[in-house]
Amino acid sequence: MNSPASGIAAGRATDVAHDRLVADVFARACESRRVLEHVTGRWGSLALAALAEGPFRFNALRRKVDGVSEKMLAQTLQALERDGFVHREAEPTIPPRVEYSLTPTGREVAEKLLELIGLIEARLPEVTAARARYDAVKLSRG
Amino acid sequence: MNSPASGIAAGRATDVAHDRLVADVFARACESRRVLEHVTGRWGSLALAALAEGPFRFNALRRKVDGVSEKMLAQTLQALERDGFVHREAEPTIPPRVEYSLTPTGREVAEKLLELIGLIEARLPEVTAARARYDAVKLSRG
DNA sequence: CTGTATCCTCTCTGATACTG
DNA sequence: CAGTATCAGAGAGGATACAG
Repeated sequence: MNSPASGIAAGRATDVAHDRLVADVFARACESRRVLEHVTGRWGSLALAALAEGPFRFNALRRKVDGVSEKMLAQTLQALERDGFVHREAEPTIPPRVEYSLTPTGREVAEKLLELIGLIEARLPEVTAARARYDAVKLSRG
Repeated sequence: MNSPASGIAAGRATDVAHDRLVADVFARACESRRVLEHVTGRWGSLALAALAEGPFRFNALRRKVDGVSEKMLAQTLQALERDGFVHREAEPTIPPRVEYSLTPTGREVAEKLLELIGLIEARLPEVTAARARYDAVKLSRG
């Protein structure tokens, strides 16, 4: 990726911030895109939204996020932890007790996410109506 | 999807008063979840964010959203149009000229999305640092 | 130019079983 | 309880060709 305005490229971009390199999700190679995908992914968004309500243990989170499998939840949480959005606190007891919570950055992101989710839930009637209209037209035209 | 107190919109979900169903993304069967997936999907989020800058024609949008294939862009736009977030204006000329723009509801959603994207781009240095830390620990432990 | 149709690949996903 | 490992299917996604 050599495009001019978006140079926070993969791998070696750890601390190159003092010139005018701007993160740009529209650029295929920009890491912000991958981060966005973690945050907005099928389970990532729900996990962050759930954790916004407070810390959760693994299985509690699994019950909260209806439909997620063990595997996907673990995988999702690992990605979010690696990105620094989620903090994982494991007490070395038997049986193990692991608590997940949001980091400060994670909280910021989760709040934006919550606003988005709230908006979508609020606009659900409009969406349903729009779908009905769309499908009706489609049907009448073939 | 009638679980008791969940739902981001709970507490101010007065707009569905004629029945007491509250939209709840955490519920597997709630349609809001599918809408959220369209909006936050890999290409849906980028398409909406791009259209927030103004109307686009198909190929212009395709160039803006770096990396999207014709197929996926068409598919994504159809889903967003059906949900009532995107308006499609086709002039019946030859060659065809089709312009995509946001509906009022779409604009609301896109704005939230833009805030989220802006935040993520701004926090990218923190994320990169967090990743480096995470990977270092992982490596030192096996 | 703006799509649709087809084929093919590869990742994501979920069940299941197993470990500490 | 909190995961990891493995496997098979479903569906996302891309390349290409073609239509209006």
